[in-house]
Amino acid sequence: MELSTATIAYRQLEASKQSAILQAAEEEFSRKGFRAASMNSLVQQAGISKGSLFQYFGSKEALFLGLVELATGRVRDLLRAVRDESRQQPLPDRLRAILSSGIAFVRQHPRLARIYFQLLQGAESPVEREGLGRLERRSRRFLQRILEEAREQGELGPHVDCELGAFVLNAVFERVLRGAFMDHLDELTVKNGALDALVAHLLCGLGHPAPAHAREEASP
Amino acid sequence: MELSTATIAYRQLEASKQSAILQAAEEEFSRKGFRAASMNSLVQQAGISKGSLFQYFGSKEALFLGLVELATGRVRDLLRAVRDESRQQPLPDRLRAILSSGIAFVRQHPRLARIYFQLLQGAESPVEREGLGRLERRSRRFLQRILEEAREQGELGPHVDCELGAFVLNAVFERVLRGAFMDHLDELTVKNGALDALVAHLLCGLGHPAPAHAREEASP
DNA sequence: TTCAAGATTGACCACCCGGTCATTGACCGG
DNA sequence: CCGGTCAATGACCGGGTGGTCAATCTTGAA
Repeated sequence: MELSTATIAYRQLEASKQSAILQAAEEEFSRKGFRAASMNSLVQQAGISKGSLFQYFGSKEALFLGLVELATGRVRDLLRAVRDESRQQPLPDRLRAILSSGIAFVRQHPRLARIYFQLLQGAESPVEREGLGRLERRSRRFLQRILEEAREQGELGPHVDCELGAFVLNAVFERVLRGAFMDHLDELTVKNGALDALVAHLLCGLGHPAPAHAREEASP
Repeated sequence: MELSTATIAYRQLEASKQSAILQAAEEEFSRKGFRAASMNSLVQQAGISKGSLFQYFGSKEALFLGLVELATGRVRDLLRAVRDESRQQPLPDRLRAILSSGIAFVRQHPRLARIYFQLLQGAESPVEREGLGRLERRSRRFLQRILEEAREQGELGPHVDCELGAFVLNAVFERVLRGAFMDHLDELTVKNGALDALVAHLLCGLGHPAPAHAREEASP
């Protein structure tokens, strides 16, 4: 992983120091958010001097963006892996797989997740906004493609609006992940049975009769 | 509206000065977030001196919490009004009414909305976290009650999980409102037709066949 | 008209911020 | 052992912070 916002000096650093810096940045930014994070605390945690840090990343913003770059890269890799692994599975299983691997990621990288969720509304700078918007669009396109594949397989009716479906799925998944990562209010996401029920609900909605069209497929 | 975090001095102030302070606070906090908001800029906008402000609210936090208190009060009033007004309408209409009045609120009070969304993940202090959690739980219970009423009316199958449904609705509504309030990415929420499609989608899900039970109601 | 009581003010405080740069000292070819 | 190189350092800078308080102004009863 090459961080585009780092200087050459950083890239020539030994790996252990690089990771020490990134780890400290993760910790500091996730705990306090971008604005409140302190470069002074950060260098103390990283065990280097302030002067050095500014040799590696030209500014606070550059360091933060590097971190975001790293996090989004990992998420992208994860999503691709899940997509490929579950390619042959029926839609409900795929959705469950995506969701539970998302939960696993959030549990495994709580600090990166916190940064992401912070970013989600932080809106502190236009740069952040834009990056976030791009990320959301990508996530939605990803889900949309999953739905379209299911539609081609005949698992969904031919008239289902996959774009709208992806919007809804994205909103709900995002909320579930936020619940999984925050300490409070995530009763719904813990148990596997709950996950099944959620996926079923997303597939069938509130069980309201379908509106005329979009209802001829049948599955065993 | 009595703000519990204000001092007696504030409560004895003439209404115009009170509202000037609240307006300036709204502006400042919404534009910069809690931590980055500056009390210096704030008093300048409000047209009073810093000393006075600290006589009215003992600290930055007290002022902020007062603002949140005010905003959540307004939201509560709005939701109650919509609930009562739409009591006799069928479920799809009720959902659409809730959603579109939410959108109207967000458009009318963009600064309060921004503070809310900021709070949604800000998580800066435990106090904020707790207040936010309470608000979300209330919103979900509100939606749950709407769904249960619809179930009693026979508009939903008797086995529909209203708690889960409320969770999903809440997540999607929240996302739609965020889209409506942010400048970017809200293509889906602008047109009324899009709202209809969204509600239909939430009612019917992805049109997947229902899982065995929960499927005997029929409507003309 | 006087003057005490309370409201209002803004200069001031200690502190912390992101960022800089002269100094330091470890390393190395000769 | 030297002198040169260059990464690492942390004292320092201008500026902004939330919060305080002695001084000033306003008010209204005597």
